[in-house]
Order: sequence, then structure tokens, then C-alpha cells
Amino acid sequence: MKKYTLRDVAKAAGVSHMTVSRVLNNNPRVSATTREKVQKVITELGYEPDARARAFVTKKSQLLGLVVSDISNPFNAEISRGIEDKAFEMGYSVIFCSSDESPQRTEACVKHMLRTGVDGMIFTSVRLKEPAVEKLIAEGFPVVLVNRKLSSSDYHYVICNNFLGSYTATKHLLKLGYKKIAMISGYSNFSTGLDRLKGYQKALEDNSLLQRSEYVIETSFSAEGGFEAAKALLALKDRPEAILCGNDYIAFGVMDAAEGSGLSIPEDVALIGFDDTDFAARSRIKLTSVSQKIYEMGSIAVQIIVDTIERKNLDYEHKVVLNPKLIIRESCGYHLHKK
Amino acid sequence: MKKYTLRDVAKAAGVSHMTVSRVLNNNPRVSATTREKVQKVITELGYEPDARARAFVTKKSQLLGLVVSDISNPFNAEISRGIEDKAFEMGYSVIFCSSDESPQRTEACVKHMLRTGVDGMIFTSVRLKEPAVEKLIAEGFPVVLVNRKLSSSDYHYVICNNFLGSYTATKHLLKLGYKKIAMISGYSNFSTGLDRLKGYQKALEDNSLLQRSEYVIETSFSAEGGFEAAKALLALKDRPEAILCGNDYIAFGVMDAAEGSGLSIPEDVALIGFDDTDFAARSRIKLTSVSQKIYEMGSIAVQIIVDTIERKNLDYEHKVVLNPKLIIRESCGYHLHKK
DNA sequence: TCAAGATATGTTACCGGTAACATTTTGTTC
DNA sequence: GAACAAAATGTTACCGGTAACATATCTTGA
Repeated sequence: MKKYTLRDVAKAAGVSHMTVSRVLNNNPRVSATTREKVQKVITELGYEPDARARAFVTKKSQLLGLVVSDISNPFNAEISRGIEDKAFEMGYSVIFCSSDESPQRTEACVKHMLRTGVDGMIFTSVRLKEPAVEKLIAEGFPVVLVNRKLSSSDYHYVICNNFLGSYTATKHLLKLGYKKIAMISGYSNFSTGLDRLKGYQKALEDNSLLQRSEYVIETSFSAEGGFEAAKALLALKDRPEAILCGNDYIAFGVMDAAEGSGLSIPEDVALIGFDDTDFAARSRIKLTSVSQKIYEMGSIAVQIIVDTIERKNLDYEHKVVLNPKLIIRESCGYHLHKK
Repeated sequence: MKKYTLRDVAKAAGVSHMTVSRVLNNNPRVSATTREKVQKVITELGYEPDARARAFVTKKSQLLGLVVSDISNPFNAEISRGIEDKAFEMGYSVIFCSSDESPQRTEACVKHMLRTGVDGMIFTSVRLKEPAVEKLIAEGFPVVLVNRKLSSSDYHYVICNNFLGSYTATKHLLKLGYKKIAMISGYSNFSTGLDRLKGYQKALEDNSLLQRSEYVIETSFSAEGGFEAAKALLALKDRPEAILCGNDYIAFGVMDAAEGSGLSIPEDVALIGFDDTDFAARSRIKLTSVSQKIYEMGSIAVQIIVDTIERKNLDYEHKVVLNPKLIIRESCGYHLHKK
């Protein structure tokens, strides 16, 4: 199990170590005969180039850093899968880190990645202001944002058209005849939270409906957040007939709250989620949700970052905005209206 | 944004580069005065040691490889989170790779990790025979298995007592009075599949019940697998009264199949899953499931592998078997019997 | 006060690749 | 077959750390 080096191979093949290096790198400046001879020795000895030595001398580690809010969240897990598949295909490895959406942890993740020596970083969970990330971009370090973007920096990103998704969902509720539509939105210091809120507002406005402040609650993108917010909404004298949620988790929380108040979905309250994660179709009440191409966002992000890393002077910016699609299930009461 | 090296710092501080190296590595062989002086220069210049150079010379990359079947599966995502948190804490980074439970892809993942230069590898999804992994272990490469173990190699692992989990679940069904208990088990070329099947069989045996071959179906650990298997079971003349599933996904598939056949859970068929993933409590029928400490398995695995990596001659094996716990919800009909 | 040992600092070599340039071999043309 | 260009191969240096050993400085006690 001894580890061989370039020079070992060279000696065994009776050539200089540079010739071996050239063979390894498919440099055309090697004759076919020599190439074959060297290749044979390589396989015979089972020689494997030392990744660390190579990374050292080339200043490239073939490592991508991925900062997610929480990898155990299925949404992030799916993005991660998209990222990893594409990275693998392109010869890169992915190291990941969970930021828990905290600026401090995000900064710690960045430091950690930098120490590890990644060639570029992908972020899925930046807030609209994220100093650690903005600094990185300012320094010219390869960065791609996925899912959420920064307010200031107009940099490479791959996101969903959240405004449109939310607009479409609200329109759908309006078309079903609901007038009293509430929104439990994710925090608007995230672009996902803000844009989804704006889409909802615009749809109301376009239908000449006033938005009622007591119908809009901002909370965390979690079932707990949705639960608390829904308890408040459902306790209102003038209870909303429909609730649009900032993501599916919030909607799951709403289901819990409705069950707790003895209300049924969609008869008493219609419900729409966002993201269409795998479980939207498996939850107690099958959830209507705005579907986005999660896996694809990840794989596109990798293409962009590798592009950025490998071309020396990339003088343009990649901005990819994918269109979402409303997936209609029982929670919005569509089937009731069809009858 | 120029990158400084050890020697730059040394020159600026008026010492030799080795002194700087010693300061960096907290080597006690540096006087307090010098240490302070050097430290000051380091912060002034914003010097950061070159991770790649360090990895090269120390032959350690502080990188752990994680091979999961599919990171987008919430079970794996949660293990991953446990792994990453602990690794971060211990100064390691984690690169991951999805094997899709295929031997070929597993081998490709291993190669990929080796090329990247990881210091050790964690596997969550080995089959009972997994040549690529067995070879790695035989060569003395640091490996820890999580969740599933190999049949042959008796190596470091962290698993759940799957036999006990399944035994307990079956016992529970028996206690509720069910006699016709079927099992839709995961493939038994995985230790998780095999051990869970054995637990079920043992529980029947201990209750002097014959196991009926038509009541045991092996399938993939997926909702699709569960769906197909359940269709077959529910179409039997002598339909089972209860079904124990190899994991929660299989159980979700059973729910779909039951719905399709117009049968209700638990009134017509009782149902128990395995793993108690986050959605067990949120599915259409709240699922009784065998809960295992997923996150903890991950973090324990990291402790073991770091131990293996950092101690030169580890002469003992780590075997951690965690006890599962049955979480009772509506799908097994417990509430019906309580009345 | 000075030798001996401990402590602090410095010198040199090396890890295993790649870049850049030097040299040798081969091939082409007249 | 001489002359020269092109192709193939070799030589040397270097990347930025750490190990091992050498040297210088500081203690301490007889």
C-alpha cells in the first residue's frame, strides 16, 4: 500500500518526472509511444497523483463551499443534491456548512471554508444584508447566491421568481372567490420573504382590494412560526377565508393551528404554501403550493460558479430567474368550487 | 488583497519563519515577548496560513468524506447535519457524495473522495457486502459506518438496534390484539432491512405465531416500494390487520395504497413505520414509528473517525448501538383500543 | 564566575506536484 | 546530408508550509 510519486513512476518508466506529469495532464507534447509506456507503469503501480500536492501547486483545490441555513431542511437538502450531482460531474467536491440563518454563524462558515481552501462558495440562505458575503464578493472571490439574493450586491444568482409565484397564488385565491386573504410571510429581511410578500400585495392591489394590516404577519419560515401566526389570524373577529404562506412549513403550522381551533381546511380556511416540497402532497390536507425547481437551482449554481472559477476574467454577471408553477391540491378548496 | 506567507510575516516581525510557524501552532518553544510581537504582525497583515500548503506538508486535509445514499432524503439530511455540526466543532470540513445505493456509484464516490484527499470516510448506506468499502477498511483507511453495517467486516460503526426496534413494534401490535401482522421490509441486503425483518420474525415466534410468507414483502425503502407492496397485501383474500414497515417512506406508500383501495388506517389496517422522520407526525394519518437518534448517530460517527484519524495506532474498535423508541400515534390504532 | 542544561531561535531540507526554460531528438526541405 | 524548425524530453526552481537538527541565549548551581 505504499504511495508512489511522480518520480517513482518516472524512474520505473525510464523517463523524467516531467514526462509523467505531462502524460497525467494530457499534454500533447508527449509521443504516443512514451505516453503508452508511462501509462502502463502508472496502472501497474497503481499510482494516484497526490491531491494535496496538486492543490498546493496549482492553487486550486477543486473544492466548492456550500453554506445552507440547515442541511436537514428538505428544501436545502434537495438544493444540495442538485449542487453535488453537478459538481461531481464537473470534477469538484462540495463541502457544506449550516449557518442557521445567523450572521455570526454565516461568518464563521465563511472563515471555515476559506481556511479549508475552497475555490468558490455557494450560499442558499443569505439575508438581504449579509456583510460576510458582501465582503467576499467585493474581494472578487467567486460567489453564487441561490434561492435568496442580497439587496445591495447585484451579483451572480439563481433564484425563483418569488414575486410571480406569490402573485399567481393570490390571484388563484381571488379567482376562487375569496376576498379576505391573509398572508403569513417569512421574514422580509430575506429576499424570499420580501418578494413573496410583494407579490401578494400587488395581486390584491390589482384587484382593487385594500390590504389589511392585521392580515399580514411576518414570522420565521417554520411550522412553529406558522402555528403561532395562524392562531392569531384564526382568532380574529373577522377571520380570513384564505391564508397564503411564505413556505410549506408555515402552512403545516397553519394546519396544526386550524386543527387546534376545530376549523377545517379548506372549508373554513383555504391554504396555499410555497416551495412544493416533497411532503406538500403527503401532509394531512394535501397542500396547494407554488412549486419551484429546487434541484435545478442547485445544478445551475454549480455551472455558474465553475465558470467563474475557471475563466480568469469573467466580465459579466449571471442572473438566472426561474419561473414557479402553482400546483393545485385540496387545501385551497379548488375541488369545492369545481362542483 | 495580497496573500502573505509565513516568510512575509517573519520578515516584518524580524524573526525567522520557523518562529512564526511555531507561534501559529502554539508551540511552547517561543518566548512570550516574541509570540506577542509575531501575533501582532499576523493580525496587522491579516495573514492566513495557506490551507493547501499545510495540507500538503502535513498529509492531513482536515477533510472528512461522507457517502450517503441520497442527501435529499430527510433521514440522510439529518444524519448529515449531525455530522457537519460535530465536524465543524472539531475543525474538520465535510465533503459529501450521493451513492444512490449503487455499488458502482459507491465506488465512484470513494475514488472521488480519495482524489480529493479526505482524511477519513463515513458511510451511511452500505449494503451488507460493499467491496469498495471493504477494500478501504482492509487497507487501513479510516472508515466509520453509520446506520447500516457490513456483514463481513467488524469495523467501527454507529447503528440503531434495528432488531429491537422492530421487535418492540411487532410486540406492540400483538398486544393490541392484532394477529395477522404483515411486514413490508426494506431489502435485506442492507443490515437495516435484514435486522428489522429478524426482529419482526422473532416477535411472532415468541408469541407462537407462524410467520406467513405471503405476509412478508421485501422492497426498496421508498414510498413507491411501499405502495406496490401494500397493493399486493391489501388485495389478499386474508388481508393482514396490521402492517409493519421497514421505514416511514414505505409506510407513506401504504397510506396511498390504502386510500386507493378505500381502506382506512387504522380501522381497516394498522400501520407502523420506522425512523420517525420529521413528517411521521405530519402525514395524513399520524404515523406510529420507531424513533431512532438520527442526529446523534452522525455526531458520534465524527467523534469516532476523528479519533481514528488522529491517534496513530488505534487498536480497538468502536461499536455503538443506540436503542430505538416506539412513538405511538394514530396509525396503529392505539387510541381505538384505549377507549 | 563559568560549565552544563534548558530554553529560544535559526538553518536547511523536504513534501510532490507544475512552470519555465534548456536540451536533445526527429523530421523536413533542398 | 546539411541546416533548420518542430517535437519530445529533461533540468531546475519553486510553491508555503513543517520536521529535524544546529546554534544562540538564558538559567542555575557548584
